[in-house]
Amino acid sequence: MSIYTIAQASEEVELTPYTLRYYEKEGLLPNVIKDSAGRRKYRDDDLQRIGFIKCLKGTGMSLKQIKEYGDLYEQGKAKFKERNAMLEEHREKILQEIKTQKKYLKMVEAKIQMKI
Amino acid sequence: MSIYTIAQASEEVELTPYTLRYYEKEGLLPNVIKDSAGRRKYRDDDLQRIGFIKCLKGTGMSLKQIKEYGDLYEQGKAKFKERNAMLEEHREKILQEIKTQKKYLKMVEAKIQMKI
DNA sequence: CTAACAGTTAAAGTTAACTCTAAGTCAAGA
DNA sequence: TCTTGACTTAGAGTTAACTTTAACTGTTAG
Repeated sequence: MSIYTIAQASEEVELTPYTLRYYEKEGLLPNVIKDSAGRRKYRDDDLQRIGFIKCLKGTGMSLKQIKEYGDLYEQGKAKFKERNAMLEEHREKILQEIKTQKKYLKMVEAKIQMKI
Repeated sequence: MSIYTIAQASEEVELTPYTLRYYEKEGLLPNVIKDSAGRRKYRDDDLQRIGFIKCLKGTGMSLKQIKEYGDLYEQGKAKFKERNAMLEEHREKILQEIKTQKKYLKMVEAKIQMKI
């Protein structure tokens, strides 16, 4: 399938229809089209975009920053440098976060081993 | 030093005095004592507890669950099993989260490499 | 033809986790 | 003694990210 209703898209990306509409209202999904009755139609492009939004959000980027990134993305190769700079900075943040998670994992494991 | 004012503890654990009072109000720090003038005095025990709270919180546990854990902790070895079960479950969550972070890291890196 | 259904909008409500304000207390230094 | 500064409390305010409500509309099955 390559055209989805909001219910189908919701199922596909594991976000509620409320959330999808909310993301759109916040400007994160500028390319979702509507049919003659005003109903949203999601295409594969849209689902991929949502997938990347989930990736950025899941690694701690705020919706506000995700929107900034998306806005740069919309401006095409003119803003390629800025856009990639954002991603590279974010990459560092993720690496740091993984380190922190590993440290915390060790703390939790130590506590489990304590047996007191 | 082994006794800290709220300002010193705040500095030590990198949380604002507001947050420390808030955690206490929420029951996460049941053992903080006060001097004759009613001012909080943090001991090393308290700082360690805050350190572990930061660990749990930093790995996605809600303050509500952290309080549950702390409440079990207060009940000593009677609740050892339950307490450790919580930690073991949380350990799995952290492991899963690290996996997810690594997957997302790859996605971001792929996007960086795209050069479009 | 009509009832049920899946969608629409604008706007209000919710939740977690702080963060700040206002009014007050207490101890220490000039 | 007076003032300054670091604390105290209860309670209000903030922010992000949803989540729900109310009122409405267009599509589809009987």
